[in-house]
Amino acid sequence: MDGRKARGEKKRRAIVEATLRVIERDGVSGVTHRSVAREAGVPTTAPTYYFASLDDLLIATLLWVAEELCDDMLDIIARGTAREIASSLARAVNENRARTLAEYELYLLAGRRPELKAAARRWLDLAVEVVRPADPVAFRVFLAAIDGLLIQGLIADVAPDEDELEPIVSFLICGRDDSTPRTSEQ
Amino acid sequence: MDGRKARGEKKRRAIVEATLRVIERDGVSGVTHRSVAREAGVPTTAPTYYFASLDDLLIATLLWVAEELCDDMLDIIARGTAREIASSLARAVNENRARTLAEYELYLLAGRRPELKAAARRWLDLAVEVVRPADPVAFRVFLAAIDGLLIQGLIADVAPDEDELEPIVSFLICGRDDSTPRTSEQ
DNA sequence: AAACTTATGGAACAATCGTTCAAGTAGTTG
DNA sequence: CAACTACTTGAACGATTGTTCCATAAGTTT
Repeated sequence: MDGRKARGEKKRRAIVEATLRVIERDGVSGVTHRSVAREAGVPTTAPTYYFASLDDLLIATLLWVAEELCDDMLDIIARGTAREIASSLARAVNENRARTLAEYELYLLAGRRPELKAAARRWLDLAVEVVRPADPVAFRVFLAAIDGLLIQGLIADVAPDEDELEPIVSFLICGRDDSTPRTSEQ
Repeated sequence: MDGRKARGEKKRRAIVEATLRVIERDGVSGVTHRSVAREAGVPTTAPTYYFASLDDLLIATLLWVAEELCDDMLDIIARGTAREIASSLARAVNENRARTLAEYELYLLAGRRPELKAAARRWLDLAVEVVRPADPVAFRVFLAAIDGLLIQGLIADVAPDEDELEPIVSFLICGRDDSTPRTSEQ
């Protein structure tokens, strides 16, 4: 094994992580070779060495973020109680506000690059696969509402907290008569 | 009245409309004084004359889009049947895809400028005011789901059509037991 | 018509951009 | 140690950027 390549891969990932921090702070429009290099503490030409173009760097960042998003979302959606889901959503629009904003900016990036769509909506596909919803329509509403609550939480005057979101999530999970199970098993 | 100012206002609006077209075509990142001027058919310095900065131009565009969005959304939400709402959503992610994408990019802009939040979520506030929902939680889910369906429709492999969205909208309006009225009047 | 205000638009500035290049270091393999 | 490969890095290029400046045209008021 080549120790040089190992360090190279580490640096490559460091550059991607720095890119995400730049997006969190200044938005996608703030991403330049130089701003990323400065954030990562590497010379200006390092991003160009590891990525063919600025576009490739953004794409790599989106793919990485999408992967992390899947991990976070899935065990929450599949196994969480209403309160846990509400708490997680509240954190996304408060403590992790910058991160959530960055995720949606990258999300929209996929709207203009067909080849990125699959990565951007992977957590949606995975959610369906994991939960195996008894009522596909209700579950689709559930997933859509999560995106809507998050994006609306980002432009709220004061972002909603756990207590405000809990009844909404409850409604989504149980429906208004509590009669329909969310998954087909159990 | 000053005919010069009248023509000035007209030109100002033409520049804003050109900006929106640029965003639809190339995204917010494609907006520069020169690209907007070219699109509007005015000299390079015209946008600078009418707007203090590029930022101000984007803000003016967001405010204008937000206003139009209110008109479109409201009579659909307040008075439309499930099929009509589904049809409208389908149009937003198909024929009007570019426009919808532009709207969400501007939407996220508001996420980074507190002073723009009110404009970006104005249609949400208006919707609540117009519909006067009997069940506020259910209505909030309804509004969140609209945003979620649209944004997810933008990154779908093939955007959903009216027939695909109709049962989902139906579910949102009526609930799964059709027993809860959407508005308190009637 | 003179004085004044507003709109117009080309030229040009410094700054920043993405990217290329070439010279150099360091680690690996023969 | 020699040959090779991978990484490092500063300098620099041309292009584009936001914005300023200024001379001029057009419209309004006196």
